Amino acid sequence: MPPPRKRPSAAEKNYLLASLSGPEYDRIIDKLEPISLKLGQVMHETGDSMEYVYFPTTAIISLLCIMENGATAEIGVVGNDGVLGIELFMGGETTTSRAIVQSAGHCCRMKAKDLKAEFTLGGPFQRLLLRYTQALIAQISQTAVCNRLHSLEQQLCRWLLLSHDRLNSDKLVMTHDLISNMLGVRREGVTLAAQKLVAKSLIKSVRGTMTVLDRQGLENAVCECYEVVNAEYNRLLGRGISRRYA
Amino acid sequence: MPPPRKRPSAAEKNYLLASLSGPEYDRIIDKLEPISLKLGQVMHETGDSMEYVYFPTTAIISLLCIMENGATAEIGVVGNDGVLGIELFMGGETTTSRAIVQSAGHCCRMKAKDLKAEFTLGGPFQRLLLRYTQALIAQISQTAVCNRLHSLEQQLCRWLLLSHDRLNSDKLVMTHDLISNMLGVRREGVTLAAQKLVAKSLIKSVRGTMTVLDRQGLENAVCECYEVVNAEYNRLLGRGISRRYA
DNA sequence: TTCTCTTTGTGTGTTTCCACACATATAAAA
DNA sequence: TTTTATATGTGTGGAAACACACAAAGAGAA
Repeated sequence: MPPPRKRPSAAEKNYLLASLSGPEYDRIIDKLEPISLKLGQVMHETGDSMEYVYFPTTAIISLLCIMENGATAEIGVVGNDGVLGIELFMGGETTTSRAIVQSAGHCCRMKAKDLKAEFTLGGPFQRLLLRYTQALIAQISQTAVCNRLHSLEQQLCRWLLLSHDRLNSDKLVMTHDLISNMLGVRREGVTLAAQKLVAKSLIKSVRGTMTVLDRQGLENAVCECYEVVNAEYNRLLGRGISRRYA
Repeated sequence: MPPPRKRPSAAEKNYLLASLSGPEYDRIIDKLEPISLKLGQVMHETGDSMEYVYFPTTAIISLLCIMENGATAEIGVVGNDGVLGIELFMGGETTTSRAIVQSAGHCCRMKAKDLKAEFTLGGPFQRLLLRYTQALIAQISQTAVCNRLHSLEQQLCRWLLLSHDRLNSDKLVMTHDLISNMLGVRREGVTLAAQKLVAKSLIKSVRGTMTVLDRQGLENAVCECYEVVNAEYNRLLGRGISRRYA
């Protein structure tokens, strides 16, 4: 009787990988390769096709749309809840967005060819990836609505909570300028909104880092968009990303 | 030798159905049922699961997100370029959005069970639906960015062009109030924006209808978002929705 | 015609965010 | 330490869209 296969703990930190089992799990784990990602690293530009898909374990990756004049806005975020590179199994090969590392950390990557081969088998992995894609659609949709209807302060809360959910720390290494690129607003606007949250003792904001002081307070201040997306991830993937579900 | 199968002309008006061929085409066509949709008809509410998927031929369907306070905003639109009900093959069964008929017309519907059976075969139809889903993601993403970065006047242009592309007529039956629900703004805002377009002789706006007078002018006035989405549909589905590609 | 309902037009004042300019503070490098 | 680069704070003025209130103009029904 062979010894039980040791499940590599790194891959387990990604919820999609963690929900695999059986021979499918064995096949996929064999194809994974750990890799570190640096803050600001560009995973792909608009129109690039990728050689790998990435399953973040501790890194966070932002999906951004870039306008002709250089303005940017985030449409979604991928952390240990998901996978970067859905366009590879959706058939389009490329996307209209840029993917950039928002928080340095680790991930597992897998060759595009291997992913497609496994996807084509049509098993649980395919169904998992498709349900994840639907969850991502929900996130992008809610971002669209939130951009239209909610205040910058509310959106900053949402962005902080999204990041907090995908990190082990309360300390987010992130400048106001970077956040402004994600939210598609001016840097000064982020400074003002952050000051309001500081005044309410929800966060601390010092040069280059923002620290979550009162998570419950942030959840009270955020718009409903945050919870809508969490509930949908929970429903589709059996587990929310919010720390409240952890 | 049997007579060649007559291809029903109605189904051909939907680009997805029109791109099918061979035995797959025969199987799918057999499962389709024509149906008329009325303006304002709700196809599904948030969280509803549907019995059918719908391939519009002349109707246009809006996908809306609804907030707790009743505010609404459109995240995407489905016309003869696509299909309503991706959640059925993506595996989630339901979505966080409401689908409502924005322009009365016809479509072909197919039982969810039949669609899933065909999708599970993993053939060209599956690949087509997944590529369509990716195109829809591009549309939703661009809506998110457009909501953040562009003026109401530009967004109204975009909305008019999106509708114009999916209709045979230059006359759009649509009140300012309805458009304001789609764009997630006030009715007065739409009136003001429409007046600016009227002043430029791009459209005519009279009680309950807006008429496109100068399509090229609208294309000059619209933000880049319109073309980005068109190009992506063209790339993924072999054909843009814009009348310019027709 | 007259009445009623819906749709559109308009005005006032407020809020939010933008654009630009520049001062200050912190961290790291020389 | 001094210098330099980066990050944040602040002020003024402007533009866009909001909230609310109400007037005017179709369109259809009685």
